[in-house]
Parts: sequence; C-alpha cells; structure tokens
Amino acid sequence: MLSLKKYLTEGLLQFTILLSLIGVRVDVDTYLTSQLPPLREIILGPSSAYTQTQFHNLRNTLDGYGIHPKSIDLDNYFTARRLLNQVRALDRFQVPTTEVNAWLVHRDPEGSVSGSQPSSGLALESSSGLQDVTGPDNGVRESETEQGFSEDLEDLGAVAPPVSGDLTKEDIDLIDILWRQDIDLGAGREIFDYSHRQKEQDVDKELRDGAEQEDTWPGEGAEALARNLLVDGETGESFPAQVPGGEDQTALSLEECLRLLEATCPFGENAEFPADISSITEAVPSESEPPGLQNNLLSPLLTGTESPFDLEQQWQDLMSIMEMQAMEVNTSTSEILYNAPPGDPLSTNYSLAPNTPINQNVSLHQASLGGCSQDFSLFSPEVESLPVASSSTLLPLVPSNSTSLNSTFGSTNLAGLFFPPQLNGTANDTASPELPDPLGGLLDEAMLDEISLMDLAIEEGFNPVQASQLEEEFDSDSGLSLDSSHSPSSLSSSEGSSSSSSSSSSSSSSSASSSASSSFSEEGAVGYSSDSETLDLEEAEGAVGYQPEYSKFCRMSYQDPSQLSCLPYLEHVGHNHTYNMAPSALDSADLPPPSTLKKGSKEKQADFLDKQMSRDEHRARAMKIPFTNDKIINLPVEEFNELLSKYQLSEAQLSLIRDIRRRGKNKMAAQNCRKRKLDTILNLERDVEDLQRDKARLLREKVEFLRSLRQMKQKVQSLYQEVFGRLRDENGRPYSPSQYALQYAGDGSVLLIPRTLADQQARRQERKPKDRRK
DNA sequence: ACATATTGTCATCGC
DNA sequence: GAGCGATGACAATAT
Repeated sequence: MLSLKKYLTEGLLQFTILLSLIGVRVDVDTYLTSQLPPLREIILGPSSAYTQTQFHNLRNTLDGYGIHPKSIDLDNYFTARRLLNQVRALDRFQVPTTEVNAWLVHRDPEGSVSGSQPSSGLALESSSGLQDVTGPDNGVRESETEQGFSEDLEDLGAVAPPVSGDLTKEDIDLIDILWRQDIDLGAGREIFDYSHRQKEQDVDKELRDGAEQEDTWPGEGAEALARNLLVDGETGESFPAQVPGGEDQTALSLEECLRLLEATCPFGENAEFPADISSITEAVPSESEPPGLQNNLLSPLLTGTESPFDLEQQWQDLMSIMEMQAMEVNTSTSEILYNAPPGDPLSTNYSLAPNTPINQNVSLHQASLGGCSQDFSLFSPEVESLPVASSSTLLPLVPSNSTSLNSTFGSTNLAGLFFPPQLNGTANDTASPELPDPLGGLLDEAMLDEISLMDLAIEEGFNPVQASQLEEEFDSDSGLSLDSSHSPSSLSSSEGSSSSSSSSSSSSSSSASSSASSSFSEEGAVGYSSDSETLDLEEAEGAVGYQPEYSKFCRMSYQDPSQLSCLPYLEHVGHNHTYNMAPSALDSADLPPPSTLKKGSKEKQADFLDKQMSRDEHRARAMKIPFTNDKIINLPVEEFNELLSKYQLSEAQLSLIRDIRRRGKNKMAAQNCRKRKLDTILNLERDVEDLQRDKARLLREKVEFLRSLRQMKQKVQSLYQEVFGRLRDENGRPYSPSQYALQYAGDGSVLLIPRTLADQQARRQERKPKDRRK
C-alpha cells in the first residue's frame, strides 16, 4: 500500500511535471477537488494538516526567520528580509544574474537554505512556477494566487502580522500553546513546517484508512514529492527515500530540468510557464493558452475593420490586450511573436517576417534605440522612394482596412504621417486639430521618451533581456493588485497588529505607518515582548508598570495571557522590582533563612535578583522608598502626588522618587522612540520597494506601448504604401511618391493630393498642437 | 580583548 | 510653569 501510494503520487507528479514541461497545463486542483477525493487525500493529505501548517507558519515564517517574541533574532530576521528582497528583486530590473543563482539555492532540497526553510522554499516555488503542479499549498492559498508573485512572498517573510491580524486572540494563544508544546517536546523549528505536520498528517491518515506512517508530506507539494523525502513518523526526521529503480533519478532529472528552465526563465508564469516556450507550444499546442493571444496585440487594428468602434474603446482594448499579452507572453515573447503558431492572425494576415523591423526578439536596447532609429527610417524620405522594398517585408493589407485607419488616427494626413518634416522624427503632429488624434500626443511623447527610456534602463541596471522577459510579473492587473496589496491593503492587515505600536505615536502615524510592513508589525512587538519575556513571576505579582500602549503587544507575546492578560499594569522593562514588594515577600526573597541547606541557592537567587534590579531600584531600596518603582513611574500625576502625600518622605527621598519617575518615563519614551525609528526605516524601505516595483511596472508598460505603437505605425505605413502603390493615373502609370501623397479625410475618404499641398498641411498641423500647448 | 548592538540616561525641545 | 513625550547624544551594558 505504501509503495503503491507513493508510486502513484510520484508518478502523477512526474507525469504532471513532464506535461508541464512540454506545455500541457495540468490543473491538478481540478482533479483533486472535484473528482477524486481519495486522490486528493493521497497527495494533499488531510485538510487538517493545512490548518496546522498555517498555524506554524505563523510562527515559522521563513522557518524561524520571522520574528517571534520568544526568540527575537533580528539578524536572522533581516537576513530573511534580505533574502526576500532578493527573491522579490528577481522580477525587478536591477537584479543581477547571479541573484538568480541564489534563488536556485532556495530550491535545492539539500541546500542549507532550503533545508532550513522548507516552508519558504515551498511557497517560493509555488509562486514561481509550480503552482499548478503543486496542488496542496495552492489549495490553501488559492485565493491569494491571483494576488501575484510578490504577494506570496509577502506572505512568507514578514507575513505573520497579516495572518495574525485575522486571528483572534484565542487563536494567538492557541498558537502560542502549540508553539511552546513543540518547544517543550524538543522539537526544533525545522520540524514545524515539515515533520511536525507530517506526524499530524500521519495520525490523521491512520485514523482514516490505516495508512502507513511513511509518506511524503503532501503539504510540501511537488517539491517535497520530487525530493522523495520520507518522514519518520516518530522522530519527525526527513530523509531521502530510497526509491528502487531509476525513479529517483527520473525525478531528479525532471527537477533539474525545472531548474534549468527556471534558470533561463526565472520569472516564469505560474501555470503558463511551460507554454511560454514557443517551440514547445508549437509542438504541443496548449489547451489553456488562448490561441494567438500574444499576437492579439494588433487586433484592434484588425477588428476595427469590421465594425465601427470608438477610439477610446479601441485604446482600452489595446491596453487590455497588451496586458494579457504581457501576462501570457513571458520570456520568449519575441520568439512567440515571430514563431507564431499557424493560424495566428498576425502571421497569417500580415505575414510579418522575422526580419521585420519590429523585431522583438531583441534586448530593450534594441527595442528602444533600435526602435527609434527604425522609426526615423520609417518616416524618412527614403521610404517613399523605396516603397517596393519596404512593402516586401510589410503587410499586404486589404483596402477595407483603411477604415480602421481612419478610426484610429482620425483625420490624419497620411502623407504627413509618413513624410513629416525632417525636424521631427515622429509624425503624430500631423493629426488634424479638428479631430485630434487620441494617440497623437501620447504616441508622440512616447516616441520621444523612448530614447530616455533606454538611458533610464541603463541607469537602473536594467537588463534589457530580463526586462523583456519580466514584463508579466507585475503587469496589468496582477501588478496593480500587487501594489495595492503592498501598500494600502497590506497596510491595513499588517497594521492591524503593528499600528498598535505606531499609533501610540500620533505624529508619525499617518505617513509612516501608511505602508506599514508586516516586518514592521513584527518589529513592533519585538522590543517589548522581549522585555515581557524577561518578566518573572514576581513581576507579574504586581510590580508592573502601567503601559497602556504596550498592552497591545500582549497579543504578540508568547506569555500566557492568563498571567499578563494585557492588564494595564504590565511591566515592559525587564527589570526586577521585587525590592519594593511587601516585606514578607521581600524577606522571603532577599533574606534567606540562615542555617539551611538551601542557603547557597537562596543567596544565589538573592544575588540574581539583586543583579536584576536596576540602579534606580537599588537606590530606591537604599533610600527605603516605601512603594514600587512602577508606581512611581506609571501612576498618573494625581495618584502619584496622592501617594507621596501619604508618606512622610525626606527631601532626598522625594528627589530620588522624582528622578526615578523621570528616568523611568524617559526610558519608556526612549524605547518608543527607537521602535518608531525602526518602524520608520522599515516603512521607508518598503516604500522604496513599492516605488521600485511601480517604476519597473511602468517601464515595462511603456515598453509595451512603444512596441505596439511601432507595430501600428508599421501597419499604417504598409497600408499607405499598399494603397499608394496600387493607384494609377489615367495612363495606367503609378503616381510618384515624391509628387503625390495620400491624405486621409475625416469622413473616411482618402484623397490623392499633390505633395506640396500635403506638406503645407502637415506643417500647419504641426504648429497648431504646439500653440495649443502654450 | 575588541567590536558591535542594545539599553539607560541626560539634555533639550515642543506641546 | 509643571508635566510629559520625543529625540539626539552619550555612556553603560550586553552580546
């Protein structure tokens, strides 16, 4: 039964991977959810395990790199953040190629990083391309899948807050209890995400069908399965499965293939990732991929020929199509464009040759600068003298398409479009003022910016090839949702726990906390949870300070809420205040009874407690201050004065008490201040990330626009040349392009006018938009 | 022993 | 003006 199940699981997985490699999208979830519940159980495991997984993920995000109040490890935490940033940066432009290697390290099951971070590795993978193959985690996070790449990453690293934000305090407490139980049982963090859940899953499984203990952990998805890791049901250890025969090698080789694919295409789409390989796509047409979608970029021009449409709608269509294209087309955008499958509208209708100037199989540099030069040549006078040569590589358009041109460019002087004044490399200024070309200004600017775009790209360390490959990660809606999830919405969630810290400081709240990061929220709990951690029982007995804002951190504290229970009197400072406790308690603590066997230990305890006391506490005890420092510090002024009035205190005592109060308050203020400072830094860091992401996305969109613009212009040019070339005078001879030009009228008619007249109109129209700008 | 990080304290400012 | 919080700067302490 064991081998059968394992074989089935691994076989399915390998088959799925294989199918994915050749471009067939396999929606595992569909099968799992709808048809084969047993299969789902086999592969995914009991659903309860998910819950457990998520519970532990709360505490073990990045496998312990998330900040836990019990183990504040900012170094690890920031290391995790750096790793996260690196992973995120993979879809940013400035990422060097070497960082992709770091990504691969994550994937390595034997690697130290992934070995210690099973959960993070998995989620990273699931967001990187195996999502459809790896069912389990996907199932849990299905709703988040559309949030995009970084959203998943977000959930990984600093994610505890958003999750915890949805949890009730009881949930947190439960998590704490589970956590401590795990710790008490000697369970290391590394087993929380894997073995621990494995054990639970095994238990569930035994209860259900008496299954064997050894099984791969379904929650880890394809990766774990591919690793052939087995988990000892008792120890929780995971070890490589000894798969008889060559299965293991097969799995490894498949995984190697995946890695290779990711290395070459590290920003692959989740499901469509394999389908992006055009050759594979050609060999095995993908069912899921909309046919010819990537080439629908030009469809507005084509579809427009059949039905009248408004320009705005057309533009929106273009935008949406480009977005879809950006999502669908990945690293091999150019390949797909030029190795388009048969039946593709672009290739069939336009016979766009691979040598077409609109060569997208180039780097951004080529796409930009080349595009510029191309545009210049496109509208340079040589074109008109070489109509045949140009049109040979261009598209034979049916004359009826001219209506779309009319709709697209309005009353455009086509001659002006293609034979503009030399000073202006673009032809959009020729749009008539009566019916302004909606594309005109935009395109014009876009074309002008194209040059600077390249500079910008270079500045950014923008790898053009990567950029062209990256266009989808954040593009369109996914990118937007990403961004929104990063700043505004994630804010709300993360702030749910974190704003407690920053809200106490009213000044920096709105702006600084407006994009509070989840890390931030964790941070908020750090300083004080550590303090509360050092609290001993004696502190909980009453020598606690009033710290209303800190009480909000109780939820993040691992301590038993029954002890601290977020009471207003909560000592946040890790000091021992027992010196001012009731004489009886004080005696028992500080004055160990002599002549006992435990004298030594008592003394040690007293010394320990003595060391725990702060200087002010020592001073207070020396001055025999009759109440606790906490009262001195945290009582409201009225009560404080009332308290002072109850005792006959010397001037020295009063002075000391006031100093204690001042210092105590200042200490808390300093802690708040430092925490705020840290929060601000983290927020700024996050803002920078968001802005960089936005910038990259806008840059990609711009590249897309320019690309489509060039294509449209090329089509217009080819149409013009097609029409012009077919015109014959009364003697049956073609018109000379140097003497005549076509002018597009607003009513859809095309006029053949002398070149001089066309030039005059072009100049006139060129002036008017400029006047309008002034 | 040294470097670095953390924490406590003081001075000062502004509310 | 007292009280208090915020914060820079420095020192003490911890790691």
